[in-house]
Parts: sequence; C-alpha cells; structure tokens
Amino acid sequence: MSKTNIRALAMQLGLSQGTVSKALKDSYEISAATKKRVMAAAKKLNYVPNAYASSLRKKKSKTIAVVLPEVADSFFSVAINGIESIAQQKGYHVLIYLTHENFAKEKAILNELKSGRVDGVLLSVTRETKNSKHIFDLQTSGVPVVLFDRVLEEIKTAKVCTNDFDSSYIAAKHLIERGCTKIAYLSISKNLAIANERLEGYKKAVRECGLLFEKNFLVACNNSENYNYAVIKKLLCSSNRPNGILVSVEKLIITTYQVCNALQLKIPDDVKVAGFSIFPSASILNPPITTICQPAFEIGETATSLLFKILEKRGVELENKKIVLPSTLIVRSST
Amino acid sequence: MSKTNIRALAMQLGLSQGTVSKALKDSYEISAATKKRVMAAAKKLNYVPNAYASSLRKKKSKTIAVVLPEVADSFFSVAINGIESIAQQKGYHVLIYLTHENFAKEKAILNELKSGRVDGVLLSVTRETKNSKHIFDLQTSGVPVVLFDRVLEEIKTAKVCTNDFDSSYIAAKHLIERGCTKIAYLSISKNLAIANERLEGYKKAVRECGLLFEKNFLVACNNSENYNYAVIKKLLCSSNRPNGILVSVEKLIITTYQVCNALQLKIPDDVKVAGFSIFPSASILNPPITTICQPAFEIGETATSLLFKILEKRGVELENKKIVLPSTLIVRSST
DNA sequence: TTTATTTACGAAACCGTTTTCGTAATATTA
DNA sequence: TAATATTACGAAAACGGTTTCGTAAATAAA
Repeated sequence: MSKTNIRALAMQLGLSQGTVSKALKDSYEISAATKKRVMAAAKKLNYVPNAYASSLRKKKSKTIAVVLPEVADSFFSVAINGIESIAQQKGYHVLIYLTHENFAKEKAILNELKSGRVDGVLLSVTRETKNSKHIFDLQTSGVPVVLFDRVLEEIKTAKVCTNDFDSSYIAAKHLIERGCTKIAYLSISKNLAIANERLEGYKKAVRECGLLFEKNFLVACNNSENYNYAVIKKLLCSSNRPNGILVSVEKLIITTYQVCNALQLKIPDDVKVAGFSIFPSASILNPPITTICQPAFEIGETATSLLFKILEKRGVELENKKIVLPSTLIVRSST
Repeated sequence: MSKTNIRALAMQLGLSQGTVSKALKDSYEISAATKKRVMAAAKKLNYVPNAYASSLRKKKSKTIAVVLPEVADSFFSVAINGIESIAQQKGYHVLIYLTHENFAKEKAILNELKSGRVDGVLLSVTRETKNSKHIFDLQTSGVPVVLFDRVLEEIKTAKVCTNDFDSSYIAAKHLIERGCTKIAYLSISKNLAIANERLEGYKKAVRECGLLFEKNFLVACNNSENYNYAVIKKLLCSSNRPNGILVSVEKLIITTYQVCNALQLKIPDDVKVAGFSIFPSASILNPPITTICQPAFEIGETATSLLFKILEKRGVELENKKIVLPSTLIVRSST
C-alpha cells in the first residue's frame, strides 16, 4: 500500500502537516530550503497525495463526466478523443457513462453526479430524452452541463453541435441534382432535435424542388438490426421504389448497402445513397459513399473547452450560446 | 448547490449524523420506523451523499480506470462498451485515460493512479512500452491491474487477450491456400508482445509451406498515415510484388485498399488481402474483406469481471492467469 | 535602541462521510 | 423482582488532505 500520507512525510521531516502541504504546492509562505527538502523527501518516499481527501477539502474534483448514448459509433469514439485530449491537457480526469439510449439510465446517472464527484458534465442525450428536468436539476445543484451533438434547446447552457438542418438540406439537394426524383429518408428517432433538424432539412429540399413525397419514404428505424434490415428491404422492394436514400445515421448505411447487395440493386445506378457518417472506411466501400462528415473531434474539443471556461470562471456569463461547427459533404461514387 | 449534507438532514430530523448514515444504509441498528422517516426526508430534500467523503472514509472509490492507447480504433471502442457494461452493472464508475501510444504518458497516468482515486485498473499498454516497472509499482501500491489485449507477459496478474499467434497463422495459411506465394506482412510495432505473436504466426505459416521469404515483405508502419501510404505503395510497386498481404492492424487495411486502388491493383486477383479488424463495414468494402475478427466486447467484459473478482476478494489467488478468447477468421471476397 | 514589518512555520479546524464504542431504555430470562 | 440481554440511538474519532489564523524569530525602519 502507498502508506506514505502527508502525516508520515511530515513526521519524517520533522515538520508539520500544514507546512509540508504548503511546501508541495509551492506556497510563498515556505522558504526555498524547506521546499527543496520536502520535495526531495516526497520523491524519495514516492508520496502521492490522496485525491479524495484533497477533493473533499477543496470542493473541486478535477474530474468531468461524459455521458453519452454509446461508444460503438465512430462519432462518439472520435468525440471522446477530442474531449480527452483537452481534459488531459488541463489536468482533468474523465469519467465515462453510457446510457445505451435508455432515458431512465440517463436520469439515474445525472442524479448520481450531484454527489460532487465531478466539476462538470458533457452530455449527449439519449434518443428517448424528451423531458429535461433531470438536466435542469443537475445544473441547479451546481454542476455545469455542456450539451454536445444531441442537444436540447430548452436547456439554458452552452451547446455544441453541427449544422444538421443545412447539411441535410445540402445532401438532399445533392441527391436531387444527381437526378434522384424519389428520395427516402432513414431516421432513428422522433424526439431528438438533431434528428428533426435533419428531417426538416431533407423535407425542405424535397419541397423546394417540387418532388413527390410519399409517406412511406420516411422510414423509422430503431436499435434492432433485424428490424432495420426488414424495413429497409420493404422500402426497396416496394412498387414505388425510391431512387435516392438519405441515411441519417452511420450504422444504417451498412444495413442499406447490405440490403442493396441482397436485392442486387446497383448503387448509384439503381439507387443513390448518401449518409451522415465519419467512417474512416468511407472511401473504400463498394461503392465509396457520399457522406455528410461531422467534425466529431472538434465538437468534443469545443464542448470541453467551453466547459473549462465555466469551470475556470473566466467568464461566468457564457451560458446559453450554441456553437455550430459545420459538417462537410464529401461526394463519392455512391451518388 | 446541493447544500443538503448528512448533517443538515440529521438536524432536520432531530437525529444524529451517525443514525442517519446507518438508516440510509439499512443498518440493523436502526428501527424500521426511523429508517422510513430518514428515507423519506432524504428523498424530499434530494439528498445525494458526497462521493469523496464516503470514498475517503471507506477507502474504496467504487471506481476503476481504463488506460488504453486510443479510442479511435474500433477494437477499443467496442472493448470500452464491454467494460462499461459490467462496471455499470456493479455500480462502479469508469475513468478513461488515453496514452496516445506515448510511454511517458502511460507512466505518468499510472503514477497518478496511486492516489487512491481508483480501486483497480484495466490496462492495454502503448506500442512503446517495453519496461514494466511502472505497472509493478502501481500493483505494489495496492492497486490491482488487469491487462487486456496488449498484455505484458512479465507482469504477474490476470491477462485477457486473443489468440494472436494462432489466428495470424490461420490467416496466413488461408492466404496460402488461396494461392498466395508471396505474402507481405504489415506491422505496427516491434515491442508489443501481441504484434510479435502475430508476426510469428505469420512466419510459421510461411516457413511451414516453404514459401520464399523476402526481407522487404516485412513492412514496419507507424502512426503517420502519409508514411504508411508511402511504404505500402513502395511494397506494391516493387519488382517482386507480393500477391498476398496480411495486415496486422485495422487502420492499415484502409491504407492498403487505397494504395491498391491508386495502383489499379485488383483485390483479390492481383493481391489478396486479409487483416485483423472488427470493422462493422467489412462486408460492404470493395471488395468485402477477409478479417480476423477479435472478440473485443468479450475481452472487455472478461477483463472487467476478473478485476471485480479481485476487488470483491472472492478469490485473492486468481493472479497471473491468462485468458485467451479466440478470434475468428471470416472469409470474404478479398482473398 | 525601539518599533514595525516580514518571514517561516505550527496548531487546529474543516471538508462530509463512516464506524466504533458507549449507553439509556426496553425486553427477556431466572 | 433482580439480573441479563437486546434494541436503538448518540458522541466522537477517524479518513488525509487544505486552509485559516496565530506567533516566534528575523529583518527593516524609525
């Protein structure tokens, strides 16, 4: 066990605890000579201060929490990298919590985070989250929350996301320019603001261009791969088959391609496909897929930086602003 | 602020702190009536115990750390899912630290973890890690460490990994069966045990089959995409071009495909390619790639379960065993 | 030389829990 | 009824740091 606590260290040195504590923090109250002695002894005894004792007294944990739906998706993996890189650089620790798209879990986790365990929270809500009371409660308990990617407008705080409406609109337009006349839209959630933005962007493009709009072109997918496969297959087998598909979420791209392969539909000849994705393998798919590529790393970084601005009290007033980092349409041979 | 601490709660109820504390933990010392009263008041005042005060007193943090090279890779993303799912189920918190393949960082992180911040550590070492003193030090300071995927044999502890040697051997054999006579091997590290296992598996297959073995078939890649692209290109432009490639790490698969496209080399006609990967998109690549698929989720789960067995002191003696979860070769059209 | 100031440190309170131990009040047994 | 056991709670000491405040000694100013 790391038996050397500050008391033992002080004993060894013939100093008081307080003096040792101050010396280690390079306090002006302590003479240079003493500091040197203390540092040397600390190193020799391999003294590592107890994190929780310190946090308890200082009421600062040097820890943030990241709460997100899942990490299997490329987007969140990369976002975590952005978050961790800033946090590590600031000397902060990162707790990670997965909600698995389960609202009750999100609520329970946020409630637990009132325990003083973290100084701040980065949150991307579940697909089920409609109500925001649990977030508000956490905020009023004194824990700042920054929302990223899947944000909730009604919460007053900093938010970082991408231009879902515009990029969806642009992608749909692109499909239309490439000759698509019947465009289907694969969605994953009805509650999510982000999902609605994408849907509305798509709708706007379709409306503007006077395309005919079949109700069954709006395909609601869920968490079940089998279900999604079936429902996409049904879409592509229908008499009124779409000749373009806008896929609003990464993993559905794979399913879409698989269905096309199974049905021997040629992309882009029979159907053109574009999707929201940051697949590193986008360029080597068959065919390479046109993607709306989200700045995942930057979103993570930016959200974390904003949180730290609050934590470091540089500007207390930076609340309730929304930062939009643009996605980019990368055209490849699937359209 | 969450002002309600246990003292305030006790005051409100006209009880002592100790009594309230015990009541909340359903101690036998407290009458049923009092418990009920306390629970009700706690709920009403939205009392959430301070995590660090509790940890400090109990000398248990209910927290584990996951230290790994990076999370951009599919493997680690999925492993984290496995880890988090077990941890959450046990009521533990998960701290995540990325070393970015930097040994000094790994050392610093592990040293910091002597602070009592965590009860245990799950570690997958960096590509640079040769020395294991820092791990040993952490262990002797009383923090159990379980290694996963990228393990270090010399450390006495539980280890969870996959059968890198065998699966590499099998994959190389497979390439040979498919007619490859000149097989290159793309590697990423010289230190890593796991990398060496894979290399040796490959070598064994090549040797067994009496294939000619060019020194330049062993291609050492690194973290730089540009470098890797160049070096793979050089390999495929050489007069003695290989007709099979075994790719030992996921992200190099993409580079390999890109180089083949650029050089207009047909997979699998001109070169057959197989690689270690858990790409969800493996089946829709051009062409679908034959992969050695690692049980990432299970590795994460198993490592975490082992750690909890130590933490919960069920069997103190479960040290120094290595659990091998087999990978599976999934043959697709790239070979 | 006397007074004011600065320097360098120690004593002790404090952060918010948990846990040990002691003890009235009540219940049980002899 | 007296002796013993049990029940239900309170007082106080931890846990290991940090921080406030007080104060001798050293130094500077008058």
